[in-house]
Amino acid sequence: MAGSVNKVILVGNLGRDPEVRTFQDGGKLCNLRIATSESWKDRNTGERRERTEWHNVVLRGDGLVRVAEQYLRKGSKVYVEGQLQTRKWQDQSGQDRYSTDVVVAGLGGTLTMLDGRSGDGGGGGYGGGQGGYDSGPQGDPYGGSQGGAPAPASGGIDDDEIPF
Amino acid sequence: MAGSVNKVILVGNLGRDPEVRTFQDGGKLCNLRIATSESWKDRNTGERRERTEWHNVVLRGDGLVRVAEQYLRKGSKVYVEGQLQTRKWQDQSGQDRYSTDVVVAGLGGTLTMLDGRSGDGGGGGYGGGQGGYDSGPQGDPYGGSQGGAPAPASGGIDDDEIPF
Amino acid sequence: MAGSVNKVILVGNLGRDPEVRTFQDGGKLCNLRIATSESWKDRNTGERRERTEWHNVVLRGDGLVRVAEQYLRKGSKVYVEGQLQTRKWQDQSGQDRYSTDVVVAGLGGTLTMLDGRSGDGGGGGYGGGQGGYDSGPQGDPYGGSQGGAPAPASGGIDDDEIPF
Amino acid sequence: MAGSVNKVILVGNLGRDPEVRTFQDGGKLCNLRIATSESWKDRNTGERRERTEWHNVVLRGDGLVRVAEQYLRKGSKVYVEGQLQTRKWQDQSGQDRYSTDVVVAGLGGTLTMLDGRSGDGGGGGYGGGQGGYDSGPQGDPYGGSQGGAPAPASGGIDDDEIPF
DNA sequence: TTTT
DNA sequence: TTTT
Repeated sequence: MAGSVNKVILVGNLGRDPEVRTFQDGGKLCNLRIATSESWKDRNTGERRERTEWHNVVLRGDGLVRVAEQYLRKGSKVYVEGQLQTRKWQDQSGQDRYSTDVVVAGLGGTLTMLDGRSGDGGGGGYGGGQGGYDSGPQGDPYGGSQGGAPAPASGGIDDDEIPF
Repeated sequence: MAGSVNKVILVGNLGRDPEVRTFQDGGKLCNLRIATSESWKDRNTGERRERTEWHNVVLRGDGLVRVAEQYLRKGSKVYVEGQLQTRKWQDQSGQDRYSTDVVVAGLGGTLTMLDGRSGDGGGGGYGGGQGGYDSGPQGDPYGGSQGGAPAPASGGIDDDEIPF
Repeated sequence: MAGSVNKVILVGNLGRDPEVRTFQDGGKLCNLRIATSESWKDRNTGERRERTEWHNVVLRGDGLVRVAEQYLRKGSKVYVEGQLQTRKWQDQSGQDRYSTDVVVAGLGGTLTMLDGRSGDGGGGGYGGGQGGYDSGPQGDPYGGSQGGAPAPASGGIDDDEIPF
Repeated sequence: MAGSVNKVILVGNLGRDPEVRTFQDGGKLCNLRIATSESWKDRNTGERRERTEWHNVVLRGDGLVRVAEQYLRKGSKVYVEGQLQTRKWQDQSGQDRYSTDVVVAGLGGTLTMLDGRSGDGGGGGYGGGQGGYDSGPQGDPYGGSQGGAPAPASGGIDDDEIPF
């Protein structure tokens, strides 16, 4: 079906360090565990309550994975934009199981760091290592192909694009 | 945790009619099954491929449920804005299972119809039966309390707010 | 500055046909005029009121422009995702003026058709001519480079990617 | 027109302290000046370039304004969700002028602080004053009216909802 | 398992 | 005018 949109936007903190898996062909994938929380006052008791939601985030594409490996740690706060994908798998007893991930792919997905602390207690800080990584940069914001040499319409991820 | 965001935006079509459940206290909940699809050309074979993702969407709040009951049908195209929530439940064998829903709640969530056909093949068209329902209207878009009598800061869902 | 996000999401209808400009180098740009509306009940008078907002949308990138030229017309309903950009210009009297556009760029921006009618009153319908164009496809949704030949990390816009 | 969406999502920093205006009826409005930036490598020269975009953000609703007054300062990083609105006004010579704002309204709009430093060099820090304010909380995330006493479907902004 |  |  054309004419559809599948988009997730999260701002939250990593519950643990990023986990990277490498495939036989050298491709990489990175799993993030991201917490979002909300709090509200119970209308009956008047107590403040809080609920934390945990999200399985999958980064695909070598550039995104490299950024996560280098800059993200348990506790890091990030903005991610991706899409919902539900995977089917079999448990040990052979039963079908389903898991839903937020997939941030090389193109179209976005990962932006919102602090530089990396959750390690050292370094970082306000003027420090803040960084961001947008896997889908919109290129020269001043124009498309007009102006200057014709752009090779590259896209993809370029070492030089690491923005720190 | 303050400082977090958990947002899902979907545009897709209902795979079946909405399913409404009523609770003992009269509260209602509505389940929607929404499909989003994307297609791409396989880089190796050059063939066009397509993948459809199915989303469990839960509408909470009587106003949202009423709109869904009245206006949505299998095939309806909708815009929904909600948040990710993963539920834990036990299967027949007592094993823990998890399911992830897109929850569209009375406040903060949004449901907008993108066609007026309601999947029935009739009507619709540009000037026709388009409808929408925004559970979180921003009130008078021209102002807050300034101008006119002080707004009672209502919010919530009001019969008169059904926008068709 | 790393760590920032500038994103606009619109669902609305074209108030007139797309307007395409071609540059000396062959590059193209397309202007869309998109209306979004909201209605609410006046808290004082109880009357229903409506407000329409008009948005200047600029499509950059030959692929996006081509899709707009071929498929969009006055009345078409679209989903667009882009970013805010304010331009400075001089009026006839030499005074500085500013205009704010929603810029949908080749990478990162998205244009999806939500009807197939193209404003012409014909066709369309549920199983019919719906179309969409996502300038930032996430490639093979089943994987990155893992599986199959290494992906050339193309990106950009490809004639073959026109998804109709 | 029903069936439309007008949404802006920004993550950026305040270029100056919030500016609050109070109306005769006691209503309040707050202006924020928010910067978003992106950087990219020039395809011709290979140089890294950067572009900053400035956004006029208008907070409406006493709760949102109060939070901005108390917690935001020049330099604060925030997430805002609002809608585009273009205002018409007359300059000194009586000519029509237009300005486009991102309006964050009491319901439907969101303001979330992403740091606690408030740009003042004092206090805050990692474990400190982080805060957030969501003007459109989804209430009890575990349910609607089901469970417990019937919810008064309040909405609006409640002193007790200040989430710090 | 994060964060406040 | 912010931030990196």
